[in-house]
Amino acid sequence: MAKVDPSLVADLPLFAGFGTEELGDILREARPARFAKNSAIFDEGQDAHSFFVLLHGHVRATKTTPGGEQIVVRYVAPGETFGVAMAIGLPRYPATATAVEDSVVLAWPSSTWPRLVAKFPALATNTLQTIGSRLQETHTRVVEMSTQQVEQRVAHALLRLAGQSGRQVEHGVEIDFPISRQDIAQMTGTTLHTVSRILSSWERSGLIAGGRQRIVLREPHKLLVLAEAASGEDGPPDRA
Amino acid sequence: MAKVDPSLVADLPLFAGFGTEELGDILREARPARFAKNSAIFDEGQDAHSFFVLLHGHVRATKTTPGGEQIVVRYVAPGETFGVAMAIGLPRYPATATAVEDSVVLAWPSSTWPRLVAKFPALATNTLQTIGSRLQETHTRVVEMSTQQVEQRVAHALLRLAGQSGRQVEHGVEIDFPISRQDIAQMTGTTLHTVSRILSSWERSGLIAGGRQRIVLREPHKLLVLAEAASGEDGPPDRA
DNA sequence: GCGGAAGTTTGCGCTGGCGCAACACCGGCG
DNA sequence: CGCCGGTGTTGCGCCAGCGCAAACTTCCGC
Repeated sequence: MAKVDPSLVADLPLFAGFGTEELGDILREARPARFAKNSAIFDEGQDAHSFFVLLHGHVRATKTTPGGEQIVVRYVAPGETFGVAMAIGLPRYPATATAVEDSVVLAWPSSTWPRLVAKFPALATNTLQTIGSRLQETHTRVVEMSTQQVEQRVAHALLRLAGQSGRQVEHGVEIDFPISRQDIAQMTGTTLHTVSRILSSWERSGLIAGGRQRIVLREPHKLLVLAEAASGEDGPPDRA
Repeated sequence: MAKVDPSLVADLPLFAGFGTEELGDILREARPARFAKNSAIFDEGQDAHSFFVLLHGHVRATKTTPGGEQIVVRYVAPGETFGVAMAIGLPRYPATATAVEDSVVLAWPSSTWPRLVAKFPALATNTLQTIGSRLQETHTRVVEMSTQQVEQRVAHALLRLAGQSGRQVEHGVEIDFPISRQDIAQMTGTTLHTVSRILSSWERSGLIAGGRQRIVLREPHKLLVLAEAASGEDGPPDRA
């Protein structure tokens, strides 16, 4: 039976406020697992058998519309929890989770959740905070999609990805996992083509650099300006 | 000091699994309050001093963009909780809450939350489920905004409102609180004008009936068909 | 090293729905 | 009872961004 070193996960938000001993109790119930790049960790609609903490790699969560289109719900970075359907009262996963690069997770059978929560109530409050901030982020996304142009939404998306999973490189910040134009389109509610056009234009003006499934932000600050700029900005409107 | 009859709130999701006695303990900390139509219950950015359960009336939650535009986050129906910022770790309200009609709430000072949760852990898990389903709904909204036409989004919005706060009337289901075209526009990420055009057209074809701040769904089923229909539908595409 | 698949770029024409503007309507208040 | 402000309707022109189509590039497996 594989063991997990408590010190590796002690400072994750999920485990805030736990001592080494309690942590050991919790980790004893988990088992580590590896997922190869592009493999599915679970599928939308499937029985929510486990919940996870991502230790290494990156995971993409997607939802599929009745019409068959996919949209990207979020990217999971190391240290984050995902697949907590059971905790929020869902018997089935509401989205599909796919490893976008080779990834390592800790998995707890969902059936352990009630027992763990009963024993460690702080798990519930920690999860509440996590879900709460995800709700906030999702609301922000709704607001953006309601009020901003595609170009601004793409800028925001890149900045958010860089903030969450950016790696400092020679001439800027690189998004630290493979991500296609299509993915960005599915995050921002637009099409592959439009994203490609926008990124090309930014690349021409030196704002970013890219490659196949790679994006480097060269001028994050300028991108931020672009993201905040109202389309027809020519002075602060006097809103009532 | 006003008292609250436990039997009035015993079957709210927030209090699922509580006995009359425990309920009394919790309710002792709350005080009821009335808010007149169009008055603010709290404002975005303000200190999250209290959290609430809506007993009567309807409340609209809105967010304001940096540019000054408003979008409607949700409508709160009787029995639902709102303003739970503190529970999800936010010191300030992330949105503005306005009574859209004369409303009665129960208010707990946010400072009581940690104590209540410590004493009654089920409060945390109940809230987790509530927030979880709100996260789901918000994701659904993102998906809709990403993939559907305005007309379909408006149809969905009306159906959701009817489901949540519909009142059976003579010739259909009426949305049971005052709601303007502008509000619907702010829920669906479009403009007042487009909503007006769509509703007019639906009214002409008998799908709905309306009036100032009133909407009656006459043919919910047809509306549902409209909501689900893909724009260029001419046969089920064979999606991989 | 050679194909083929996946990812990306780019041109072009079209249209959904936005922005503007003017008007009609309703209801409440003085 | 007449005015006035909030609400709703409608016409018109325009353009951001989509859909389609075709070519190109990079990576990977054989």
